[in-house]
Amino acid sequence: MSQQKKQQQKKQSGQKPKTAIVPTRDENYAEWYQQVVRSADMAETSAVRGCMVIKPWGYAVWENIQQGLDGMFKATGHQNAYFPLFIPLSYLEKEAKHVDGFAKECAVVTHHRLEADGEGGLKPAGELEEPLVVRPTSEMIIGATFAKWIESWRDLPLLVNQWANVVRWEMRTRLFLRTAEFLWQEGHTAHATSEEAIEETLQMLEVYREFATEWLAIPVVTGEKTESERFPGAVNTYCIEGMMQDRKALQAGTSHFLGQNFSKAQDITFADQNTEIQHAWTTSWGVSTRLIGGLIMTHGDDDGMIMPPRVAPAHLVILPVLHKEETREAVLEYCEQLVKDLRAQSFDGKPIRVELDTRDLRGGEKSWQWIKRGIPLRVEVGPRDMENDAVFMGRRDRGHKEKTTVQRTEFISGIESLLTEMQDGMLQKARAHRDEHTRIIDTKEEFYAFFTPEREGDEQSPAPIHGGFAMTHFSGDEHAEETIKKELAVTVRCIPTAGQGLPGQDEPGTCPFTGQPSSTRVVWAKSY
RNA sequence: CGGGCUGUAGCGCAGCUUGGUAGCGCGCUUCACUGGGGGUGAAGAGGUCGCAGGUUCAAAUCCUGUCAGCCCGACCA
Repeated sequence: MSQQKKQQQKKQSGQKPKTAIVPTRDENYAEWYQQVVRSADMAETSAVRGCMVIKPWGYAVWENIQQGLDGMFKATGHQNAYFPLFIPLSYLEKEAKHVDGFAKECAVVTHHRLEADGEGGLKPAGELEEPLVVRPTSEMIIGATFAKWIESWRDLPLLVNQWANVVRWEMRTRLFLRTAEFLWQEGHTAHATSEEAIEETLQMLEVYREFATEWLAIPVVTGEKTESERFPGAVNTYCIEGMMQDRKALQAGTSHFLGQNFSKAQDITFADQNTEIQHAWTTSWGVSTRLIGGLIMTHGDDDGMIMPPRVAPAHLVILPVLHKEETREAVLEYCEQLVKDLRAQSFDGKPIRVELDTRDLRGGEKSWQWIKRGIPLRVEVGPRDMENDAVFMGRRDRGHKEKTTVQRTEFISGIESLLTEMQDGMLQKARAHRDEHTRIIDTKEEFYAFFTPEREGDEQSPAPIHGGFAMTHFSGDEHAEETIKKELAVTVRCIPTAGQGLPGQDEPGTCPFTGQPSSTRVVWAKSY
């Protein structure tokens, strides 16, 4: 088809500009998300139900997340260690609420060997005396280990983290957001006093808030979970909640004050200064590969992924224009020098990450691949630019046609501030979106209207994006919470920490659902 | 785990009702022409129709089972 015909067709079929991702966010958000994951080359489904393959471009994001968080954990005095994948069944039985929470989604290993079944296949043999559970989380096995490590008040606090995979046999899975196996970190600490453990819990919550905001450019609300949303076995669960572009909430990290529940179940005791035996106070906290899903849903647009520079696998790609044989070598040489010069610059205290894409592909196609992957900057260098000692640059946070010529030296020296500007811009944009859809609500009617779509959806055209964060007073009545969950699929995402600048948060008032007095507003939303 | 839908080439799909051993678009390979935003033309490669049974002379097509994916529900830190 000729260019002209194509143009014509576009005009006839209309109005709607061509996007790299079909459908667009407005048309079908859930489908858009899946297409972005695929088009950005971040992950794919595997032969194993509910499990994903994380591809290099997606895994590199995880590595950057790991690196950033790990530094923050170390800076707050934690050390990494590794605990077994398998947990004896009997360990899991020790904390009643904990079992209730996880029993329905555990993978269980019952055999340790395979043997021929006589029909050309294999069957499990060598039944284990005690089944092993593949860890859905490690409180029990780490607790059992802590019990051995801790004897005296001098052994406290004990501050440990592990980077690991966990398995939860989920019935409904979505790449990055909820998979049967996922990667995460889980911090586990033990303290001599309740106060100290609570302080630790809140400190790590703050680490998560800072990381989400400063690194991922995802603005989050911090707060405490209501009882119905609490981690099984915890005394208090705190969380960070982000708002995605479809205005649903994503729980992006949790930090739990476990009281003495787990230390009693696992007998984590120490002799205090008065030689009295006491149970330790423990905490646990974690974030997972779900953060990558959060990145996509916070920043992606109808042309694909947009990577915040601080966690982007690469900051920029250089696309040499290599059409004419005569100039080919000179252009390549010029590009290679540019790569060197850029790598000598730094952003975020580390060398600039540069890709030079010399693949023999047509320019437009190559360019679009990088757009879909969300690389912050695309730089084209051809004979013309070389002559002018300049580069032709496109930013992922601007329209794909909006490109500018920049002098080479200026580009190199300005790269750090440019990336910083983009990182800041992404946070501001996400924050503006969240604030725009955060509403103070004081009546039940208004609340129901807020969370009711204009029309019902079906598979072809889902209900339009609606709702957001509703800030209402709440008396904490569990029955009212349950009813709202049933009728609207809306839950209390958290009771926000004071002083976050959330609208109307800290004035006392009346709960619109029960008429009871309430001291603070809570955040309601639909959630992932 | 319940209800619905879907599995046909790398991706997206048609064919299935009315059985007769596969087709389209994109992508891929090669060549030529092109070339600063998803090219043009020509010639090719690629599929035991998710898997396993059954019915039949004959199954992508009909039946049963099973696995996987999507949506809704239940469930879920």
